[in-house]
Amino acid sequence: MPRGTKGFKRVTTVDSLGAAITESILSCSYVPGEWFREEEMAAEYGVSRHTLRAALAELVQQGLLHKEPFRGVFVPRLTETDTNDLYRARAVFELEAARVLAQRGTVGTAALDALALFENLKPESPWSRVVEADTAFHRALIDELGSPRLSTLYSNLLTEFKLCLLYSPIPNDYPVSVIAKHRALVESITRGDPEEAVARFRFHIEDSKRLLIARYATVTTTDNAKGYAGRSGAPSMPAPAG
Amino acid sequence: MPRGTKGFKRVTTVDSLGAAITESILSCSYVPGEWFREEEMAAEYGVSRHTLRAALAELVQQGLLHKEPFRGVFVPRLTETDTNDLYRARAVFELEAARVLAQRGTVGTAALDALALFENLKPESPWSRVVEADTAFHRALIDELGSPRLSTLYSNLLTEFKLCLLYSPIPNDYPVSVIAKHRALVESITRGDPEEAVARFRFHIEDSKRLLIARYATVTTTDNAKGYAGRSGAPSMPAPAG
DNA sequence: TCATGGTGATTGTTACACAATGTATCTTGA
DNA sequence: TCAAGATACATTGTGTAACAATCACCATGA
Repeated sequence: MPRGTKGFKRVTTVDSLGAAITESILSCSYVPGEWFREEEMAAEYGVSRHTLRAALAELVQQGLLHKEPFRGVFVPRLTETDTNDLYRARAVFELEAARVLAQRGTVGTAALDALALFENLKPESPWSRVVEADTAFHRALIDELGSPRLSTLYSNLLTEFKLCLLYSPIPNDYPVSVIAKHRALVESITRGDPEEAVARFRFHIEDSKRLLIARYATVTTTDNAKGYAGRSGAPSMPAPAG
Repeated sequence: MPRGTKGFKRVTTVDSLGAAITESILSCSYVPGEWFREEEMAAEYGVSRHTLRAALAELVQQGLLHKEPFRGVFVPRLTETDTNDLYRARAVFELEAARVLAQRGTVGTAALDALALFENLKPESPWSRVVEADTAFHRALIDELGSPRLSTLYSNLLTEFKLCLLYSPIPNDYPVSVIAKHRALVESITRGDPEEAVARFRFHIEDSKRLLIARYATVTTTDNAKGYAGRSGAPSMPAPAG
């Protein structure tokens, strides 16, 4: 095994464990508000508590999980405030991308590839796949800016945002309508007018936000049968808001 | 001790340790490229290796430290590429702040307070204090946007950026000239013209970047006597770039 | 000179134990 | 009946010790 191999990252247990848990969460294996018992979970994944805690700590910092000292780690219960803030923060990145890419007059190949994947998605694909395809397009736009730090920061936002989408009621026209909107965004960029592209992106973001929040309003409150109540009774779990 | 006290965060050893190490780093107690030996450092701070590793992992995620699997944790050696990227990413946040705050026509009290603190800084204040005062002003501008996530993300950028400033040659006119520039930024916002404010901010950012990089060019390479070489010899430590 | 393998040091991971804290239950008193 | 305090239990936070995995260095030999 060559020692100075460039770009080769040795995988540690913590890293692959973190990836596995992330995968689990983004596959809707858990319910908002659900509580992660360390011992139980460590046994499930066949690792020690220290390793599990290290992996969870990473996900907590990414915003994918919520932690309260001496109480535990929970799947976030994202509120309307969180959704608004996520859109608010995302807008800053996306509008920048719209501006810069419109000046270039192209969205880049990665975004087009992502859009193509989105379009080729089977109708029977699970909801998590749809969400993944949707966000991949937006991620590609930001990556096109060429800034590692902007990409990382945006990626964190997007991870958290996926939770919003994953746990929201699924609209039956979702793939079709969103694909059309994404195509329109691409078009607004290739047209080459930054001002107009920014305006269109701004509208798209506001529109998406409105639709998502409206969908949340259709259900009373997200059910969480497997929530913290499983601990022993049904303690009053204040909804952690970020 | 009341049990349901709102907003009260119980401090854990990991948290306070992380804060202490951050403080140490931002006080220039270490040298770029310096290597943190776990056992030694754990003994210094009087904690176990696990606790130290948890604290370091947090700082690594914030970009304040650099980690390589099975090799250890290092104080980052920020390159010109990193400096450019940090300014690139910061610009996205700062220009957004300029735009929004100019529409409001005010920078907010926190920014004014930060500026006042900067102006009252004693000439004999350590360099780290100057950097702190400088960045506090910018942080206040972003906080004024009222988005928790934007504040958090920008805060991470700023933490990393402080390293750039801390380890750069100190210009003798620093406090005076930068205070003047900050005042000009405030003025451009209170004037109430978003377009102009953005333009001025953009110029300020480009100007700062140019000056900082030029300063770096004056020294050959940052000396790091206490670097990784202390391990046993002087192994070829590839400069970790982010 | 260069590849090869050995050696010591350091990080990654585990197991176990205990302290600190949160939650629920029970007790007490008005 | 109900509020307030004491108690018990479960869980998280931290420490200690040990071992495995890996890295950097060094010696050997062709």
